[in-house]
Amino acid sequence: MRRRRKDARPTEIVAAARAVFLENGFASAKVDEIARRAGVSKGTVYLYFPTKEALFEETVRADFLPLMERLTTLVMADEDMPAIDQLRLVGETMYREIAGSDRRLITHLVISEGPRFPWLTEFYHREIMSRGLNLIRAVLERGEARGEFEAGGLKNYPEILMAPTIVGALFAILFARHEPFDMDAFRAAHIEFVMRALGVTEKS
Amino acid sequence: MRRRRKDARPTEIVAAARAVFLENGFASAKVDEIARRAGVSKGTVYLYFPTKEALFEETVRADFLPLMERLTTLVMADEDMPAIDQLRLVGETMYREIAGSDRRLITHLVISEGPRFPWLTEFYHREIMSRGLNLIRAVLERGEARGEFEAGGLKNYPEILMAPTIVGALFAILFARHEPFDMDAFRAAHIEFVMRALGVTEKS
Amino acid sequence: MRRRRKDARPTEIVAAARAVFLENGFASAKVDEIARRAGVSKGTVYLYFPTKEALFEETVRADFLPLMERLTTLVMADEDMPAIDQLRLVGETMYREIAGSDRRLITHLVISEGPRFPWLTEFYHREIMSRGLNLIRAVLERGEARGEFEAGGLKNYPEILMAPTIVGALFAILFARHEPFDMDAFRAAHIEFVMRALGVTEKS
Amino acid sequence: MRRRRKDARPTEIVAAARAVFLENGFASAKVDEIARRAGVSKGTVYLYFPTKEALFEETVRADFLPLMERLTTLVMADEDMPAIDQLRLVGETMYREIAGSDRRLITHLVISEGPRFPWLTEFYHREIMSRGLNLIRAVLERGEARGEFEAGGLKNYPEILMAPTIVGALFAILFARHEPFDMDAFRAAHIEFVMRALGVTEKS
DNA sequence: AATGAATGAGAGTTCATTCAT
DNA sequence: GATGAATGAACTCTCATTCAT
Repeated sequence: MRRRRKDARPTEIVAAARAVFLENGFASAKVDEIARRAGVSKGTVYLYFPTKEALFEETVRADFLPLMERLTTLVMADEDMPAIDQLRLVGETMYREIAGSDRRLITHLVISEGPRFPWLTEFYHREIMSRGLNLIRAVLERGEARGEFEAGGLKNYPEILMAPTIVGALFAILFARHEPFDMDAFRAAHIEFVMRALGVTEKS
Repeated sequence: MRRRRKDARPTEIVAAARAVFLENGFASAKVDEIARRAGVSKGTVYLYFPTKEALFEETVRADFLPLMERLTTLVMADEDMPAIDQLRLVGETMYREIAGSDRRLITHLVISEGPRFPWLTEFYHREIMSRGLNLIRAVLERGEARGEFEAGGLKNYPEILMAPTIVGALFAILFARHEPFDMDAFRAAHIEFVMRALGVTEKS
Repeated sequence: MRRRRKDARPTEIVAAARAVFLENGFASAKVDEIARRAGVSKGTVYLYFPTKEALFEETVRADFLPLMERLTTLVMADEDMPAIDQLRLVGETMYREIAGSDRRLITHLVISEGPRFPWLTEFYHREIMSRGLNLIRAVLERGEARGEFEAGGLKNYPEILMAPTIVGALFAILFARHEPFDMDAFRAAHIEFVMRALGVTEKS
Repeated sequence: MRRRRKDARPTEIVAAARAVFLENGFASAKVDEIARRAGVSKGTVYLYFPTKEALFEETVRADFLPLMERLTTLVMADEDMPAIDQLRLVGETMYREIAGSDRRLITHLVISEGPRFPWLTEFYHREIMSRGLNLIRAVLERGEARGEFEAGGLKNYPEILMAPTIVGALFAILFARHEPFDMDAFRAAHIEFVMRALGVTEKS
């Protein structure tokens, strides 16, 4: 049973760290509090992670990677689906998995701490952002190849399609206190807007 | 001239604080360095501002307000201009004044520190965001009224139009280290995209 | 064989501790590393020794005693040898066994840690130093009795004869990094010097 | 008066640090206690010295340099003095200034901490030891040139002459607790011994 | 007997804030 | 008004020691 704990410890600590980092950012997060929430002593945290920053790195890594797997798998599952539906699926998935869940705090964390942690932006850029953008780009090219729509300059800047999702996530974090933010309505308006730009008539 | 110095002190301190806060964020900014850059002693900073946070508040306030004035004035100057040109003007102004200048760091600062400083988001939301969104909304309504285009759901969420500008600003900060980011090309792609969505044929 | 291991444990731990203490001194020696080098777990160390200090004490004790036995036996073996040759033998033995081997680190350890551990100096003084000094004193008295030389004040302070050996050991530890130290030449100069002081003509 | 304090602070802190380092060695010395003894807060120590090690370095430096100046000046003052008297003067000065005063603790400190601080041995070797040895060597050569005595191999290893002084300093620190140590008698025996080795008849 | 995960007191260092000058 | 020396609470990280397994 001691052994069982040992295996679980890193995961428990990372889970506690995740919560604390998301709430406070790196600098304001206290190792003491992470330990407390993980139900261990401060020393134990350092038994598994050499520094606060290493713990931060693990936390980020543990959170991101599964996310991207899920996203890619989901979208690429059905090869016969029209590109426009894939695009809608990407959008809906991003809203559900990121902007609409507490995982939007990770996006916020990366944006906040990025300038102070080059490895963080490097990692996020390589593992998440590039892959997400490539996914959208692939869908756009497939749509053009199938004659579904004209993507034009968007193929070079898929960021433009993704941008409202990110901004939605940020606004929900920042301004929900001061004005209710209806993520579903926002998502609908975003998708309608994209459809119009691609010259696709909305069905229902 | 002694008097001149004295009157200028708070402004000089705020200017120094601005630079330091933008470079480091709130927590990592050292009062020592602000004082040094302002050419005064640390004690003098506390003579004019009771706490580091109060200084931060003043800094933010001093930076935001002029920005919005300029933006509104500029766009509303020519009442006869077609709405679509006004919209383009808003976009270009935002890219030039925010995303394309070091003022994008302010956006980053607000996003980063917002969760820890409710007054910051409250202020930003009230003074900047609402007014910016209202400005866009007004232009959209004017365009519809003049029969230039159909704005549809965008009128409820002008954020969607603005989002790529914000994301462009953030990407330039976060990822420029790892991959070159061409803000001009990005802006062009963004505007082209909006024009297509509004059913407006691009001229040149 | 299980039993063999068990009996050997304390000895193995002490051997590992010796190396670690000599390399790092008491304060900087980590119990973790001692355990690792002994090939046991940290808990096991505490099974045999109640504290780090107790382990240190055992380590010192185990190292010193055999040393003195050897020295005394060697010198006293030949009762017919001229005192001057015995003296030379003592000197050569001390250089070979202490200053010239890694055992000089023990001398360094005792000097370094002595002030913080009264038992250490007490033990060293009683078991090693007194006996070593008495040995030299006995040889000096024998030499005078046999009319070989005049020892004079040296009989009260045999430390003076021994001092260069100790200093040689220390210099080799401290300054070898910055300037090569030729222990053999140093020993020769030392012995020559002693011979001259005792009025003995060097043979070869 | 505030200003007066400021100028004196580093000196006061170094003086407190000296005492604490000499009593405890580097590792066991607490910055807290140094601050307390200097009558300041812990933060103040760090106002003047960036790290504990830097403070240690300053402490050592402040203690050594004046010492060597004094020694050299003293011995070289009288150019007409016989070399043998200069030698006696060097010896007496070293006993009075080092072995016989609390400054012997510095010697102990250098020996103890040297292995862990290469800069310390490097500094001590360059600034103190080499100069001290060169001083003795110069005196020996002068004595030979004037036909006062034959120095022989000693010229290569003046350490041998100096060794008993160092050992006397160490013994006084280590063993005085267990057996009274008469430094004056020890010095006399040492000097007598050297004189005999150099073939000089002691006067009284 | 042996393990090694866990502890927590205590170390060095930082920095917003105060206040005598 | 202005200074900048001084403070001390708070933080990260270390390691001898304990104890459930």
